[in-house]
Order: sequence, then structure tokens, then C-alpha cells
Amino acid sequence: MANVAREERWGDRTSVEDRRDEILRKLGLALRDRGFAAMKMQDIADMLNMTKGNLYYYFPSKQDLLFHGHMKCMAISLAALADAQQATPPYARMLQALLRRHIAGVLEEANGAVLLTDLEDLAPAHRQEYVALRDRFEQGVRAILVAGMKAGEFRDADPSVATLAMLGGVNWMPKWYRPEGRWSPTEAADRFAMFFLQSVLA
Amino acid sequence: MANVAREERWGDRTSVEDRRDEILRKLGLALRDRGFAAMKMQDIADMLNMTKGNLYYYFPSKQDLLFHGHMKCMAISLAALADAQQATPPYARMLQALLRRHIAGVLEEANGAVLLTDLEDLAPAHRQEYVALRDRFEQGVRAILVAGMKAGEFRDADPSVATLAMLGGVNWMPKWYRPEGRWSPTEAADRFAMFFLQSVLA
DNA sequence: ATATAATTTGACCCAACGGTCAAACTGACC
DNA sequence: GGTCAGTTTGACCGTTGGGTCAAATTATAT
Repeated sequence: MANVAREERWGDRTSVEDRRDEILRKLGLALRDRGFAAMKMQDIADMLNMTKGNLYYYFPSKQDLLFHGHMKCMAISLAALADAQQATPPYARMLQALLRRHIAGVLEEANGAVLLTDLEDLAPAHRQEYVALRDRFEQGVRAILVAGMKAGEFRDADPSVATLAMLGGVNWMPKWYRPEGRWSPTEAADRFAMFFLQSVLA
Repeated sequence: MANVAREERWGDRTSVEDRRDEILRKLGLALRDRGFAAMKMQDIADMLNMTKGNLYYYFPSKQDLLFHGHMKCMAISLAALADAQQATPPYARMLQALLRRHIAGVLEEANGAVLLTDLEDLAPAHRQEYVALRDRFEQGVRAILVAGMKAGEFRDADPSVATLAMLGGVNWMPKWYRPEGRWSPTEAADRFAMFFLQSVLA
């Protein structure tokens, strides 16, 4: 009985890193439904069939847990940005690909739900580090928009407004998105990336 | 000294209702920077130069406070929707006017910040009531979009996607908007309403 | 087998926070 | 100046939940 439960909750993963990832995934899952502050360490532990004390073996604090959740999600978006920046025009294709991966990253594995969390819940140092990355991502998107406008691919609009509007719409998605709903993560990513793209097309 | 402080914090308002509104406004202001769960009743009281006990004289609980904040914000948006529904085409004008007032409502007086709050923080009955209104608003926006598409004013797009994308972008605004920034609330409302409108124009 | 390291447990601590309340204060009206 | 309703105070309570830790258990290496 003990080994059955163990098998079920562990699968065949072994390394500490993998375990951390699994915890982060469950955190995202939980964050879909409840705010971070409302989320108790005990809840997260329960969800993973582990004890609270054991959870603290993997993450030193609740804030740290949140921070790593943020970073995991951000890494996906930044990787997508890096790829987009290496691609060649048309900018429409670049933007669409970037948005698709960004949205999918936000929705997939539920990690994106941490976006909704107030940055104030992070330790100052962590917040600073995260915000820096977030700004870099936004800058990257804005740069593509500007380039696309100059190239005449995109309609003229205030790049700040366009960036904030689009990325805001994406950031809000975890709030209403349910994986069991009508769209799979990639399907939703496709549809919304397309919509956002067309919303700036000339 | 006592009367000076009193004068400063009261101004010339007298009725309980006014005091409640003021509390709600400050709550919104505070919610701009911190999550609701992270927001302590003591903080809100401090911000209003009142004691925690006194705060409970006006609102029976923290949840109730949040609920009324939500409702106040929603009332503005619903009023804008009602007006829009009574207006006559072109739909572009209807949508733009609706979005302008909706956005302004969300940004003005800071009440919109409650949008970021997880609905889970509301008592179930309150949540139900709020969600019903929220759905009505979304339906209204979608209906205008659909009508505008049929009339050929708006480009063809999935109305659900368009609605979620636009309103999501609006809902996210309180997260980054700062009244001391480059846009006044109405200015931001103008710019973003225009952007969203053009993003669906045929 | 056995020693050693990695992991897990659950009882425990304690500060923080939502909420209560009796008593005090204020001002208006007679 | 008395009285009464409306308002404010601040001390107080109970629970909740983040975090700790020594001891127990389980893997790994020899």
C-alpha cells in the first residue's frame, strides 16, 4: 500500500530538480483557482501528497516558491523572444510566432497563473530580478511592433498602447482559461495570437 | 491639534454613505499596490487615519468591503453598457463610447484595482452576484461586436476571442497604470478605447 | 552489513491578523 | 446641563498559517 501510493505520486522521477518542477507545476495548477496569499503551504503539500515539512525541504520559503514559479514561466517567454529576434521579417510572422509561444507558455502546465500574483508577494530582490526580465520581454515585443510599423506591415498606432493592450490581454488569460474548456492550450494560443496579430495588421 | 486632524481627514462630508465611499476609494488605492489578501484591515484603517475598530463600524467584514468595491466599479461599467445599448449604430461609435467609459471607470478613483482580486476572496453569495453582473457586461460587449460584424463595420473574428482579448486587456490595466504617469485616466481611456476599436475595425 | 547521506515526518512555535466589545467621546436637540 | 443616538477607541481574543527541527525513515555506497 505504501509503495503503491509512492509509485503513484512519484512516477519514476528521481532528481531533486524534477521534484522541484513538479511542485512548481502543482503550484501553478492551484494558483488557477486561488490567489497566492490565499494559498497555504499546507494546501500545496496536500496536493502533492507530501507533508508541509517536506515541502520546506525543497523550497526555503513560500516567497521562494512563488519566485521560481515566475521564473519558469518567464524563461519560456524569453526563449520565444530570443528566437523571434533571430528570425527574419516579415514582422507579422515574427510577432505571431512569438505570441503563440508566449501564450502557450502562459497557459500550458498552468505556470502562467503566477502572473496574476501581485509582485509585492515577492521578496524585493526577487521582484527586481523578475521585473527586469519582464521589462526586457516587453521591450522586445515593442521593438518588433515598431519595426513592423516602419516596414508598413503594421498599422500606425502608439507602440506602448499596442504592447500594453496585447500583453495585458495575454496576462489576463489564466484568469478565465480552463484546460477542460473548448480550447486546448495550443489551440487558444493559435486563436489569440492570430487575433492580436490581425489587430495590428495594416 | 485634534480638530485639525479631524478637519483634514473628514473634509466636510457628513453622511455614513459618503464615509463608506471614501473607504472604498482608499481600498482601491491600496489595492493598486498590494493584493487583497495581503491587505490588512489595519492598513486600510491607517490609510484613513482611523482605527480598525472604527472601520468595522462601517463594514461588517473584510469580504464585505471587497464586495462593495467590486460592485461600485461594476455599476459604472454597467451604466455605460446600458447607455451603449440604447444608442444607435454605427456600432463603432457605440463600442468606442462603451470602452471609453468602461476603462475610465476602471482607472478612475482606483476602484478598478479590485478587478485583480481573486473572486475566491468573496463570500460565495457575493461572488455569485458579482459574476452574474460581469457575465452580463461581457455578453453586452460581445453582442455589440457580433452586430457590428454583421453590419460589416467590424472585421470577421471569433467574437469570444475578441471580447476576451479586449476586456482582458482592460482588466489588466490597473496592474500597470499609475495616475501620476504619462496618461490621465480619461486620456488613457481615450487611447486604449481607440486602439481596441481599431483592432476590430474592418 | 553498515555507515553515510538524502529525504520525510509530525509535533511544535509564534507572530500576525480578522474580528469583538464595553467603555468613552461627540454633538444635536430640548 | 441632561440625554440620547451616532461615532470612535483601544485593549483583547482565537485562529490561522508560515516556518522550525530533532528524530525517524529510506536510499546509496562500500
